[in-house]
Order: sequence, then structure tokens, then C-alpha cells
Amino acid sequence: MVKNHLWIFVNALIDNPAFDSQTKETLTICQSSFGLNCELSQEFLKKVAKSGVVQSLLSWADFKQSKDLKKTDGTKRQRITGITKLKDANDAGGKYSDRCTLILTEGDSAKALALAGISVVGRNFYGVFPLRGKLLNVWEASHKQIMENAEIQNIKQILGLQHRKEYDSVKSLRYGHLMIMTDLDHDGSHIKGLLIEMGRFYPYYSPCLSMNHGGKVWEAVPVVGLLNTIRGWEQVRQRKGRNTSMFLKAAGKTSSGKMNKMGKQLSLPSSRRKLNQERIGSDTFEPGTYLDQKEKLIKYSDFVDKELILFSMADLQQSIPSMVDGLKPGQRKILFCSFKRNFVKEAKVVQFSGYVSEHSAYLHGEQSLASPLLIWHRIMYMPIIPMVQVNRSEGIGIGFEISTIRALIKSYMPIIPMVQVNRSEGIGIGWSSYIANYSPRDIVANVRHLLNGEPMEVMDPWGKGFKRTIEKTATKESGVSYTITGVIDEVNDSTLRISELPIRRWTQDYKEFLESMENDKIEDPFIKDYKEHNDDITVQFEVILSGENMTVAKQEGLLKKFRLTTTISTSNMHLFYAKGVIKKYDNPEQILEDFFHIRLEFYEKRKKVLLDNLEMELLKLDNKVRFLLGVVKEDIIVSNRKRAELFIELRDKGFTPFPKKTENVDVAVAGAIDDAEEAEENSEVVAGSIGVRASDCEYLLSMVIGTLTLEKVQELCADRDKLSGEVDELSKATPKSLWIKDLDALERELDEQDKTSVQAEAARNEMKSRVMGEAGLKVVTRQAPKNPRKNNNKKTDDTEIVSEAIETTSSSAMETDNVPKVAKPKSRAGPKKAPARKQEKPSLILRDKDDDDDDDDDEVLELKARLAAYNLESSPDHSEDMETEVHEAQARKKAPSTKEEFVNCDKFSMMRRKRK
DNA sequence: TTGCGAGC
DNA sequence: AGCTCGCAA
Repeated sequence: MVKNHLWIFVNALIDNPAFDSQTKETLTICQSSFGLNCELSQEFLKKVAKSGVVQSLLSWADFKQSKDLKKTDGTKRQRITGITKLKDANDAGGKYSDRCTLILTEGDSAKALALAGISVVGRNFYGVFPLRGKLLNVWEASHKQIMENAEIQNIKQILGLQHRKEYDSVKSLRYGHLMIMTDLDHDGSHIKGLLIEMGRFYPYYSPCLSMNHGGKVWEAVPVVGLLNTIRGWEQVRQRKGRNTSMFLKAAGKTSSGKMNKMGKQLSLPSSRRKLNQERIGSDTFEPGTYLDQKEKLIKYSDFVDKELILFSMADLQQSIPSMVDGLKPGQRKILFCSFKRNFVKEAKVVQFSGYVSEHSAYLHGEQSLASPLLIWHRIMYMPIIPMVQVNRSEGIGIGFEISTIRALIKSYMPIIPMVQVNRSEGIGIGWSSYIANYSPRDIVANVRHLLNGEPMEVMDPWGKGFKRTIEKTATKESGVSYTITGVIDEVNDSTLRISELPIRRWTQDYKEFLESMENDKIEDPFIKDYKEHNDDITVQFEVILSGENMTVAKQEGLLKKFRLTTTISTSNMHLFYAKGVIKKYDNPEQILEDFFHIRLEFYEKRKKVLLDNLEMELLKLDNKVRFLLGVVKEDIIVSNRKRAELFIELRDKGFTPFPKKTENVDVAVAGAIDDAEEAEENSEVVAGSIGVRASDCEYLLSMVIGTLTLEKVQELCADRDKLSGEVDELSKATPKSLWIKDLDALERELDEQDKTSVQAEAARNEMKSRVMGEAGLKVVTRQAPKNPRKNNNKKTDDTEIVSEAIETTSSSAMETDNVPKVAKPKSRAGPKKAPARKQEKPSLILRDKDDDDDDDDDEVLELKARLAAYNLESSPDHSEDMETEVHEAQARKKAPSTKEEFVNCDKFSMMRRKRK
């Protein structure tokens, strides 16, 4: 018997002399439909049914009904042998579609299948059974057991999954047999069960993945995934043509060029290939290879090495988050787009989804509009530190806002591990992962410990709302378990108030749960009614039930009855540590430590980049000041001269040329000039002679006439000196000191956030207690049960408005790591941000022109703040002394202003506005 | 509506 | 056993 061909595997079964002719026929049909599709055809099912091994074919309705019977029947369990369908929603008449799935219930059907020579593998059981009278005799060890009681065996007992020794004692299968999953929900246990057996069948099988299960590492090829993988693989191939490896689907593939570019950048198919290549080894893997479907015989090892590994890796990449930024590609795309487009308040969800998604057509569909909204809300808004804030005030036009605090966290290389701040969970092939929320303050404290070379403090999961409790409930070898409980209070003998849901229980889902309680039995539902007074941040449900049911609920336990307890544990913390390497972490401190080393390296790099940028800016500014002074003092004559001539003079006087970054930008800038073509020609001539283009001095020549005023020159000088100070400061800084500075800023921002959220909560509570008060009154008096919702809705609206008003405090300031950031300590005056923001404004002058990310509101605020400040200002100091000017610039907030300055400022602001 | 893994 | 979780299909 050839052992390493999947097809041979099936054929061997058919050729087995143990089969009678009918079984052979059945299996032949099975083979033709099985092939590369794990689902069985209707014909096959009928054949199986006809063969008598399965007594009846049940319709889906029958099946469900009998299931219910099974439930209500106590001791005598109604055993159902059935093959039924899962799919084909249109089917109401009990007919079967072509694509069917085997559903096995109870032992008999498994037995029946076993009689047909079909092995049954479930999650918790595994069985190979005798064939129609004759034994396949594959399982000597448990043969007697099977004969006596052809029940499904517990897979753990049989294979000794928990104890490898025990497993080793089990005799291997000697003959081929067909394995059919009892349903399509395969997991590690299935995989392992099958794998182990197949490994015995296939001496050439090569382990390519390892799993941790029950505290042991299992080296395994996810063979069960194989069945489904083949199906998916075949589908893709059919769609995209035979000569396509399924993994090309990961590449950017939209009609929009922009999107395409981004898709490439984000999904990196080539690097993924490279990565897999490294993993598999170059001798067995050639980029672009795929399994040829024309080959009837597929080498098991080829399938695993060429396709399955790629599929698994691709799947894992999208399911398991990165240790560094805590994001999966989908989330990273959202962030990437927010950066790219500088989304502030105006971005509508639809727009955003179209931009983000590679499947924009799908997402624009009617049905799916709500889905991304909900999901993004959960991913990006509910977390402890929101990466993108959702502004829900505009009805359908829900908008996104870059979170202020996120700007501090710094995009893809955050200053603290965002996985731990914002939690993450994911399910992939072979691995799943769950990371709980941890307090940003705990994390910051531990980073400081690491920076000081001190031992870390043990971290426990943390919830933002302090009303719910997190309790350590178990410490096992695999990890620590915690139980999270929500808050439910008895308002009176018929009213319960739920004011906090546990982690992993969401408002919308909970609402559906309550609805199901309200409608479960038409005659006598458990709860009479519920009301909600939720907003984006807090939860408030009010449940009304009969006194009787209240007693029942209390006996059962309110928390249990209303599902207000969830558990989490640290036993399943898998993250991508480096390219293609998934690492298991045993405790949260390990994650932090790994992160620490990576991030520290990046601070070194960051310092260099920042310093380079700052120095360049300084040089530019210095040149500008020199140029302006030259023009003011009439050393340099600009007006009425040829550009080329002027350029040569500038060069001779030692001005540094700053070439534009790209040709395109250069052309665009040149195009804006009236005599663009002439200018271009001239610059090219000059360029030919000295190797630099005239446009390199554009940064000087394009300065606005308004900057020629003395005040502006002085301002520029002040900026230059300030920048020079910063360069000094930065060059003295170490990676550690930079990090500490960032941590300080983060902590300050957290303080701010806490202050505003305390205020917001106070406001909300006040509003709610009023609402609840009124509602409660009605419940108590029971006089007017009609239309309580109407009243609620109105009040809920009011509450929302309050929370909106509070929410608008967040700023939209956004900076990337590449933009020199002149961060000033924020004003500690209070949660009101306008003054703090104004203080930062002078640094904006240093920014690139296109880095104009202020929205109109900000602009207005800035204008108002400036006007207010200048109104108080005294007459400006006209001396040339820069020191004075610096002091004045810093003290401008307090200092009074002249009318002249006022006008000047006004114009400046107007110019800024106009430019947009 | 499905798979995927782990925990209950 | 059957449900949960998130995400992509």
C-alpha cells in the first residue's frame, strides 16, 4: 500500500476485502463526492440510508423536534439516528440539497456509520467500529470493548491524550479507513486524534505546527483542517482559475489604484511567502508553487508543505495579534487609514468602510451596514484606551475621531503594549489567544521598573468601570483564572437594576438576551419588561418581573440567572512575537518584558530619526532667518530678478538647498507658479551646471511677504532658538529618558482623562437618577403601565446629548513619529483643553505645509484663544534682543497686545483658513 | 452562517 | 455536548 497519498487512502478502503459489494458501491460514490470536498452529496447520503445502516433520513424540522423530545424525556433518552442537512435555508419541505453535512446524534448513529466502516471522530470521542459482521480489526486493544458495547469511546481514554504513555500503548490502525467528522466543528482534539492516527499511517508525515494542549506540546499537522482547507482551496481556485495559489487572494485587489497600493503595503503577500519559506525550508518550498489539481494523486507531504502551511500562516496572521502593537491586520488597516486620511470628525462610517475594506462593494450592501459599525465600535471605542473614537451624534453619519491619547501612544510602535491595555482575542488554526485588559497605570509602573532594572509587580486584569469586580478564582499550572461579575441590584420587589455588565458581555447582546427572556414563553415569560438607559459608556438596564419570578431568580442567584458572570484566564496568551513566530506567554509580565526590549531598541532608532529631522528643521529655519534678515537689510534683492540668478546668489551666500522629496511634488509646486514652464527650464539649466536645482531654494523664495514684518522675523528667530534648544536637549537624551518622558506625558493624559470621565459620569448619573426616579415611580405605583418606553426614549435622548457634550473635549491633535514634535507639557489648569492647545500652537510653524490636520472647530477655537490672548497683550517689545522675544513668546498668554498685533494675528489666522 | 481553539 | 468569543468569508 502506498502510504502517502490521500487518494490511495480512500482507495485502500474500498479495496479492502472486508467490504461487501454494497458497501463498496457506497464508498465509491463517497469517494467521488468526497474527493476534495469534505461534505457529502445527497446521493451518498441516500445510498447510505438505503444501505440500511442508517434507519431514516430526517428533515431538519423533524430533527429539531426530536431533539426537543430528547430534552424533555428524562430517563429514556430518545435516540435518534439521523442524517440531516444543515444548509439550504430555502428548503422547507424536507428535501435535501446537494450539499449536506452529516449530523450524528447519540451513539446509535455513530454506530450505524461505524457499521458502514466509517470512523467517527468527535471532539471528545473517537471510534473505529466493526464492519458489518466482520471486523476491520484495527484496534486490538479495545476490540473487546467495541464488541461488547459499540459505543463511542472517549477519545481521551482511548488515545490517552492527557497521558502520552497511555496513548503509546494503543495499537495503531493497520488498514485504511475513512474518517468523517461528526460535524464541521473541528478543533485541536479532533486534529490531534486524527493526526496521531494518520501519522501512523503516513510515516512521511512531517509535523509543521505544534500545539499546547493540556500543558503538553503536541507536534501536529492540522489534518482535519485539511478537509476544510481543501474545500476552501478548491473554491478559490475555481473562482480565480486553476493556476492560482489561493494565497494570492491576500494581495491588494481593488479597482482603485490608491487602495491597491495600500493593500500591497498592508497584506504583504511577498513577505508572507518569504516568511513561510523560512519556516518550511527552502528545499521543500518554491515561491509560487501550488498543488496541481490535475494530479490525481496528491502527496500528503506536498499538500501540507505547499498549501496547508500557507493557509495556516495566512489564517494565523489575521487571527493572532502582534505582541508589539496588539493589532491584527484588520485593525491595523483602520488605524493606517485614519493616519493616512487624517480622519477627524467628518469621516462617515460608510466612507471609512469603503476606504478600509478591500471588499467595499460587500460592505456597502444594505445588510452589512450595521455590522462593521458594531464591530468597529467594539474594537476601537470600547477599549480602555480607544484608538479611534466614534462620534455617534450625527445619526447615520457616524464619524471617527483619532483619540488624543492614541497620539501619545504613537501609532504602530506604542509606548506601552497595547495588547494588554485594550485586550485581544483571536482564533486561528492550531492556536487561539486571549489577552485580558490591564491597567495602563500598572503597565506604566512596570515599564518604569524595567527601566530601573527592578523586578516587576504582578499584574492582574483590570476593568475600567470600577463597579464590576474582578476576582482571582483559580491558579493552575496553565494559568490564573479570574471571575468578573457585573452589578445587579434589587430596586424593589419587582424591579432589578443592572448597572454594569462583566467583561466580554456587550450591551447589544445583553439586550437581546433580555429580549429572549421577555419572549421565551408566550404565556408566561420570565420577565415582564425591561428598559434601557444606556449610552456609549455606561450600562443601565431595568428589569421588571413578577414577585414570584423574583424569588426564583434570587434562589438561583441573580448574577447567574441574568448571566452577569464571566471568566477569563491567562492560560491562553499567544501572540506573534516576531515575523512568523507565535509565542506563548505564561503571565502578563512576560509580554511586557518582551515588549520592553523591542521598544527600547526603537527608542534608539527614534531618537536618531527625530534628531535628524530636528536638525534639518533647524537648519532650514536658520537659513530662513538669515534670508529674511538679508532681505530686510537689503543685502539680498528678490524683486524683479530672474530666478536662476537669484538662486546662484543664494548658493554663493551659503544658503543650504533643501530638495523636495519627490519629483511629483516638485512639479506640482512648480505648476502653481504662473510662468511654471519657464521656471522649470531655468532651474534645469542651473541644475545642469551645479547639480542642484533652483527649486531646492523654493522654501526660501516661497515665504509669504507677511513674514517680512519685524515681528514675524523676531518670531522666527525665537522659534529658531527654541528649536536649537530642543536639538541640544534631544542629543543629550537617552532612549530611556525619552521613554520616561513619554510615560510621564501618558500618565498626565490619563489623569486628564480620569478627571473628565469623573465629571461625565457625575453628569450622567444625575441625569439617570432623574430618569430612573421617574420610571421607578411609575413601576411602584403601577397606575400607568402604558407607554413607559416613550418616556424613556425621550429621556435617553437627553442623556445622550449630555454625554456628547462631555465627549467633545477630546482633541484631534495628531502627530506621527516622523513629524518633529515639540511637545510642551500640557496645562494642568484642568480638563478644559483650549488653553493647553493654544500653548502648543507655535510649534505648528515648524510643520510641513501639508500637515494641516486641524478641523474647523479647532481653527475657530484657536482663533478665539488667540484673539482673547492678544486683547490682553501690552505693546510689543520691538527690540532686536531675542531673549526678550523668547520670553515674550512664552508669556504671550498673559501679556497684553496692541491693536496692530491684533490685526496681524487676525490676518494670519484668516490666511490659514483660506489656505484650506 | 460558517470555521477556527479553548474554556466552561 | 454545545455554547462563547472575533474575524473573514
